[in-house]
Amino acid sequence: MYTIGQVSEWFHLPVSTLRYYDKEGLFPTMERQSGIRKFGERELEALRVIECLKQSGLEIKEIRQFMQWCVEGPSTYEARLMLFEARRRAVEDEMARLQKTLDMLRFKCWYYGVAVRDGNEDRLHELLPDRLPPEIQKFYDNAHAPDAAADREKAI
Amino acid sequence: MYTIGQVSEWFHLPVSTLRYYDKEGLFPTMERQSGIRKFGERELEALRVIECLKQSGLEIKEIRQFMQWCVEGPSTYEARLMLFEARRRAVEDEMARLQKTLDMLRFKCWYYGVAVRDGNEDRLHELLPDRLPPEIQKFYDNAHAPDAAADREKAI
DNA sequence: ATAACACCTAAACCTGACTTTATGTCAAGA
DNA sequence: TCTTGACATAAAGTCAGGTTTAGGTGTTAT
Repeated sequence: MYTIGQVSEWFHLPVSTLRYYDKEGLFPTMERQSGIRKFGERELEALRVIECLKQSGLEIKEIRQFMQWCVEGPSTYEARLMLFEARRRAVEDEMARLQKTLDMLRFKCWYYGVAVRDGNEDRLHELLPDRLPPEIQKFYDNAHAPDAAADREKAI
Repeated sequence: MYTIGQVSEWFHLPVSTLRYYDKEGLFPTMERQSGIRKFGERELEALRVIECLKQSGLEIKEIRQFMQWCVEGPSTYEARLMLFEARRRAVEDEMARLQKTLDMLRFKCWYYGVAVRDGNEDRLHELLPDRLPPEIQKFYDNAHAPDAAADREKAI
């Protein structure tokens, strides 16, 4: 059993944040000894899951819902599974979007690399948008392609 | 030259957001015809870059700085290059973090898949933390590994 | 000519996720 | 004893990134 200060150090989270999470109901079964929070293994794993769910784009109140399901027992396994599957899809989508972002950034790095060497953008403007070096063209194309969300919208 | 309404539709951005971006100085050279904004190719490319820089984690005021550099001309090529290179590194780091998140989510999906089938977590608790199926073990290990930031911190 | 739109501004408002402040309790060391 | 440090609470404050509201202009369709 650990104090809030120890947990704060291990997880690199301010004490105030841990108290805030507690107030928001993210540790529904945490114990206290004469008013003082006692973090156990359950709470440490909760923190790992909180980090993961936050990174996956979930809001605090939705994480509270998940923690509540954990308290309610086996009847909520299916809801929890569906939550994690939805999050997995969300993160996969997000990574695809980031890949597109990365292609734009790589294109811009190449572009300004040339601009710095040339001292102007004249040659670059002659190359755009479809006389680019092949290894750069694909960054440009991917970065300027309409995104998947727009495609889905049209498909409906 | 396009109106704010057209651009709003093409980019799936509320008109209010486009006006907000303008107020924040993200279109420093946008023209007006009797008070009405005229979006040209320059502004459309700006919007693509804004989307990219936002996704890469930049704040609005830093994007304004970039747009200002674009107005200032060739003397800022190097600054712009350095900005894009820093963003590329940031997005690469973010993708690594998301990969870890994804491994946690895959582990949890597997975990609750088993829990749903078994109706309990008994068998799962016997398998944890190191008697997991090999293809799952690697998700668990990666998801529970200390992150790169913590590693760097220790290395200093 | 009047209603419906699309545009405009300034300023107030909203949300989520913290953080800070003010105040207090309690145990250990000088 | 007294002060230092870690813990506690409630309530107010902060910040980014918009969104909404209130009030106005200008052009087009009926």
